[in-house]
Amino acid sequence: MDNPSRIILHIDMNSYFASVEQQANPFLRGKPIGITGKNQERSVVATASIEAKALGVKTAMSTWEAKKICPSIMFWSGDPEKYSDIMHRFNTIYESFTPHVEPFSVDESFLDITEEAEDYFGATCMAQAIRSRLHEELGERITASIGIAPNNLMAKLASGHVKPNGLTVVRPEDCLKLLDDSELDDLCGIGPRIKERLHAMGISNFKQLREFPRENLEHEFHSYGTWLHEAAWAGVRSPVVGFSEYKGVSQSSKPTTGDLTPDAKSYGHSYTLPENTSDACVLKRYLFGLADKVGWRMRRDNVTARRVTAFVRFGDFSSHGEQRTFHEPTADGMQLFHMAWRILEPICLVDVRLIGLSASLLSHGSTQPSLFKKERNMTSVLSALDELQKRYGSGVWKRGATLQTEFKSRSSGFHFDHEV
DNA sequence: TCTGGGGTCCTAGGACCC
DNA sequence: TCTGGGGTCCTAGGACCC
Repeated sequence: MDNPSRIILHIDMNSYFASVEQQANPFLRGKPIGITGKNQERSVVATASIEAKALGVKTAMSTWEAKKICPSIMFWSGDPEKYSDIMHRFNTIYESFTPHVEPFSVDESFLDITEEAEDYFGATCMAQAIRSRLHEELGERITASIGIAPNNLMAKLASGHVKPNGLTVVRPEDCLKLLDDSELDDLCGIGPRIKERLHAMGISNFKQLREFPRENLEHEFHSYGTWLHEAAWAGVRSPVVGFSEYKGVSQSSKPTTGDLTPDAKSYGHSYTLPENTSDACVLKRYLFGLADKVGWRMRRDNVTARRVTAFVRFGDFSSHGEQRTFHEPTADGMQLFHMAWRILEPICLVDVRLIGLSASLLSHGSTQPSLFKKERNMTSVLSALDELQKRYGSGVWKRGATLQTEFKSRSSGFHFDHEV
């Protein structure tokens, strides 16, 4: 058996974004609300409040559909930075219980409490203590579902078993039963495509997956087939790891004290336009704004990127994206923009719905000072603006070129310069 | 007048170098 | 004239997660 002594706790905040807003704003409490992107009319529900879920609203449902199902729903544009800040607060709480904290997403963490809890009774007591601390420090609206199991994969499956505010304990001998009571896509790592392919192979539950020859799974899914086989056995036969560990994104080997944010692999932003457009000037303006946001986050984290990926989604929901790698790394929004526009410009940009870019191949440290005075000047201007942004928050400054009025006054053609 | 926005990793083919 | 192998980088595309 896979290290049977491990005890993993998975904590998943319930309706997290919505709960945060309801905690902050008493007017929203007890009401069906949906947290959305910026353009509420063209967005989806990122998180539905517990009240909205009870009325049939589901995550990722379009706002249009949510409104049809639940006419009283109120939409609220989300504030990712706020949610991220609060994530740090609850991870700090977890760290007062164990140093082995592995943040999994903005509202989920794994805790290895093997040493601290000793057994499953101790683990249950610890889970209840953590829940009390969350209530005390973050307010009673923010609740969590907790799963306790011998590995990450089962702990996550367990936490999803009872929502909201559930506590599910799955001892090693109960893991297979938990799997047999679950749907294939309840498991983190099996999405709709894989489920469909498994169905086509005659596999529709974990019992069938367990009994399916491992070699055949590997033939069909390569290394992922090995993982599927091990997952179906819940680590009883051979070691199994959580999907995130399998995918190599585990942070468990890294110290989690101090900086809870794992090293990012990419920084990106995208934006669904208020209405589809074929106007290159409009697209350029949005792209520049997005590039600036990416650049700002990278400079804040002292990283530079060598690769830029630019992408668009068209009105028919087809999309196009390309990436390009550059010799000189950068964290300057202007350069990121130019790289991204070089990628998009040759494409027939007609009826564009969404535009975005992402920067990757990151390295730590800022770029070398430029040999050119103009660029050095620009670097110092950016530093000053970054300082302003740190002090007064995002949106304290904008490039002239990203302002709509600029475009109206420059109808003869689009023009960027280095003034801000 | 349907479908956001932030990420992660894997696979596979081609180019290129030694 | 035949045909290598290993390694790395780049790019596209397809999955998955929240």
